[in-house]
Amino acid sequence: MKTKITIKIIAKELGVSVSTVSKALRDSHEISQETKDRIKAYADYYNYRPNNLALQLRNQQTKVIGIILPQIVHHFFSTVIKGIEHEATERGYNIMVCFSNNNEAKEAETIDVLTNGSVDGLLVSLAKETLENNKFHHFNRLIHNEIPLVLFDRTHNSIECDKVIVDDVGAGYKATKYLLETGCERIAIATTPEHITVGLHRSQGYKKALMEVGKGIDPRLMVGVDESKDIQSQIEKLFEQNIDAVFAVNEIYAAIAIRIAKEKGMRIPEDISVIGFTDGLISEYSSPSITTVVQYGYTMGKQAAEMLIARIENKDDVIPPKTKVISSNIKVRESSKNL
Amino acid sequence: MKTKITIKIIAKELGVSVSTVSKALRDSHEISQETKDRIKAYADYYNYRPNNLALQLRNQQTKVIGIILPQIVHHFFSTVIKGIEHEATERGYNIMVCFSNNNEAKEAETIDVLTNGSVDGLLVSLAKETLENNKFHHFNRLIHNEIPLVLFDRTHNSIECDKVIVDDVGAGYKATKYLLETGCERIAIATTPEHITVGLHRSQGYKKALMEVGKGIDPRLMVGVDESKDIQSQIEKLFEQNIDAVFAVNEIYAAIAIRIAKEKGMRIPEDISVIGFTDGLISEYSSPSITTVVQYGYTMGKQAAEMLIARIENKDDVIPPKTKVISSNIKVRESSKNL
DNA sequence: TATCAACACGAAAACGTTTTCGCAGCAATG
DNA sequence: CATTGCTGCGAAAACGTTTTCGTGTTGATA
Repeated sequence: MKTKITIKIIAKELGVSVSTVSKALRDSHEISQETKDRIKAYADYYNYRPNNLALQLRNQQTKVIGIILPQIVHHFFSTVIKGIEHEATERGYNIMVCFSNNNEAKEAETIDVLTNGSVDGLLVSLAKETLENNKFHHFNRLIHNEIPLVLFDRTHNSIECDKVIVDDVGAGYKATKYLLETGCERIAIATTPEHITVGLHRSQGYKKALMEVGKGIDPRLMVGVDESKDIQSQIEKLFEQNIDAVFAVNEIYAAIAIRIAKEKGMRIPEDISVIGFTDGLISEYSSPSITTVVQYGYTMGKQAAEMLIARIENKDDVIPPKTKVISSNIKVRESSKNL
Repeated sequence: MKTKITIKIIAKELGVSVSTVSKALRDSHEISQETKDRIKAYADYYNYRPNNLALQLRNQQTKVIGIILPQIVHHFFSTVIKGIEHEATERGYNIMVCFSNNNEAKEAETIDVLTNGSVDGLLVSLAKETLENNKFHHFNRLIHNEIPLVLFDRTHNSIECDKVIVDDVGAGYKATKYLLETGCERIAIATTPEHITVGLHRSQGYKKALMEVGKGIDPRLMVGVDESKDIQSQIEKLFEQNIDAVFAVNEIYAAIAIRIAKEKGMRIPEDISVIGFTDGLISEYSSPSITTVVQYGYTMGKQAAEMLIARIENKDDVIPPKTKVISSNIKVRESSKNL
């Protein structure tokens, strides 16, 4: 790398002091117009740009937001990043993206590295392992050190900080209710094991909707998919019951349900309705296209960034942690009946 | 934010000099065991961590790789990021992700900001606008300043730097050849306008395969989809011809082709074969699942990162720019006949 | 002519590190 | 006793900025 031009170099070349150059470039009144012109011309000619590191060290701020995600190859997180980036750029921040790979140790280490001066604040969606182990040591230290932190999507109550979450119970409720209203009677659900909060909450919404109309909960209509085993055969079990709808807590389970229905010669949506989750591309482009609960990843990212930047820029104020809830809506497509 | 503990503070508290503390923490032989123990104990107790900014300024390196993408909500780029991140983490680097939104001005500005000390090198996939306008000023300045740069996926010949690309011509050829070998006679192609290089190259491969078996190129079997208009109706035109296969240069065009075929009552793959591009989720989970040319986004990211880090860590060596070509393979699924 | 403000600039500290060099104290050697 | 060498530590520079404070020169005013 060629040595970049610095204030020092300009000063030496022009026979003035470093401070004069700095002031001239910032158009200080302390410097005569003549000197300013001379310095600016020189700086322009050599395309001078102040060194970020030096500024960051001096100002004790980086204008960088750290993001820690469980994974990225996931349409939802991509949209979240997009939302964060948009807000961040608008407010003059850059983003630094890291992945925990759902691994608690890597999550902790990443936090450690980033918070030693590399970022002004952190946006985190918790690693699966962290949630399973219920260990939040690394986050509590963050909070103790008063480093701005906003949790989104995968959060946990015992961490006291700002949060942005989707109303998963409400979303599960909406989805189930929609199926009921379009005439479905025996609604199965393909969900996750209980320690995955999102799946748990969506199931709770499902149960709530069923109870409300006086239907009982039939455990044979529920499966908590263990992704370490074959997914299709687990969901297939639901079809042994006499069902006319499947509520899948994510897009992939929905696509698999459709495949199974087709294989069994069932017509969609006449014989069976399928509703999925997230606004990924699968739902939109598969045929039949899949009715889904759309998740506003972009909105979530944008709001999380907004909250974080507010914290960063008002560090002295003591404001109790807030939680923002993003609600979701049903996007009706071909895999379900219309109202 | 609580004031973090620094070497200075430790020095003052323990009544030694700053240099002694620094040396003690790095286990220098110049410091007596006794003093070292005292300092280390104190540092441990207060959980001392060196400040990254200070280190970066001093060492004139950030251990950060900048990535500039045209967009992110795209399965392929997600996998590329994943690949980059993996290699980077392994080599002790962090990644800073930015988006050009396919906008030349934003691309240029981002480059400007990042290269003023924020990153050690840059990984870029060119913005659409930059390619259309053929303006590479900002990149030439980068090269002139000898800032490590690797271009991937969307590149251009007139920028002289390391590159990682996929063999699009070869991929288009393979796909077409595969269709021919499974007995297809009249193969249509849904591609992009010519200024999108990837589409252009894949079309070239398509033509090459057809020529090789003595078939002519029928322009009625080709459409360069203009995404600003309705996509489906453009692809539908192909079906006015008597075709028995569609080669789509991306996953979405493939999904749309399947939808059209279904609407027309054609059986897949008996009446018509469809082959797509990229290894996104749509192809895998739609039914029928779509045969695709899989693109190794992860590999591409990993190799690009590898090349960049090599440049960063051997700045003095003058090595001529290299181009790595990632080849792709056909992943046969349900939308095409078997060999 | 002495005083004072205004003007134009420079010196130095600060941000948090690492590293080179110098030096004091002490023991060993001749 | 004088020299040498070693041990253990501190001062200071360096990375590139910004900002506070000080200072010399000029011109105007009393």
